Amino acid sequence: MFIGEYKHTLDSKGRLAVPAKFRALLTDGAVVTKGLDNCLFLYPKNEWELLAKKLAALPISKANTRAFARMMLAGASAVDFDSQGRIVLPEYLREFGHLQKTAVIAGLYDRLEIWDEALWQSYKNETEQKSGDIAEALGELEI
Amino acid sequence: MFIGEYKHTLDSKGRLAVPAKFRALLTDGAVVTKGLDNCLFLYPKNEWELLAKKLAALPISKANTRAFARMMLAGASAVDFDSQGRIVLPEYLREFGHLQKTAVIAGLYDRLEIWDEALWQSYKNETEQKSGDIAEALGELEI
DNA sequence: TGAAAAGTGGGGAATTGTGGTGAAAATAAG
DNA sequence: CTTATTTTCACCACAATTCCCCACTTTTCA
Repeated sequence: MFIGEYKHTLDSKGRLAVPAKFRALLTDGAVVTKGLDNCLFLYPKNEWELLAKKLAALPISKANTRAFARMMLAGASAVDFDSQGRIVLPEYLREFGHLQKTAVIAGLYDRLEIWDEALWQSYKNETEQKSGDIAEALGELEI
Repeated sequence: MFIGEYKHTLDSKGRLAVPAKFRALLTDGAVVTKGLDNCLFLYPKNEWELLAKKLAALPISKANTRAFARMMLAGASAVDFDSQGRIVLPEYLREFGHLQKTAVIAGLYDRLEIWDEALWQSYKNETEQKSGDIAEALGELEI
């Protein structure tokens, strides 16, 4: 499972090294998608397949499920590793994530998240401030 | 399966390069037709066969399913690839899609969608606005 | 402290995307 | 029916991008 937080640089070609610890879990391929809060999600391919099937099965007749499927599927990208363990993030995903030079790669159990470092910092500050409130909200989840 | 977003140019003869990643899935032929929201749908031939059967089976009694089936069936056109991996979009489909110089080709699992770039942008802006509800939508899918 | 592994950068070959030209086919005109 | 004109298609050539490999630096771990 994916755990931990790593700081890596995005080079001029849009390449990003995936932390070596994670690579073993991604040998069957990986898919990057638009995530929440302006970060990117990276799933192992088989995990992604499950999600994609659900998306593809949504009724094409309804405007908002159609829109949703478009954002998630067209917003995704299958990524390959080069011999150095790097992936290439397509231009439209770098834009979506506001990614500059430095990125943070965070392990979230079944997926990785890719953040621009600045956004990650401010997000952390914000939420650590509020963590008291958040804890209460978690009460609803019976945790 | 088709995923991702690609920006390609439509030349003066109505030719459009299909992203190389997708060509392997279309070696048995492809069919383009009128899609929803002013884009074109491109299906692998076998997928198209399935869809066409379903369309033909729609209740002929209902005015709007009839109209929908007519649009997709009558609007369809088989396309071939030239040696550079391009297809020719017939004039009536280019017109239907309001296609100008630049087109976006989006992968939606079992089909490709072909959009005029400007329309794609405004569609995305529109829906990404709303998809702050994206999280809730995820909930509905139990993801 | 030394060796191995991980991360970063860059150069060059191969692939992909784009534009164009000329032959063949289809259509229209004489 | 022949000829002229337009359209379509196959092929060629260039430009841009991507990918693959090599080299260097930094970090990790014994």
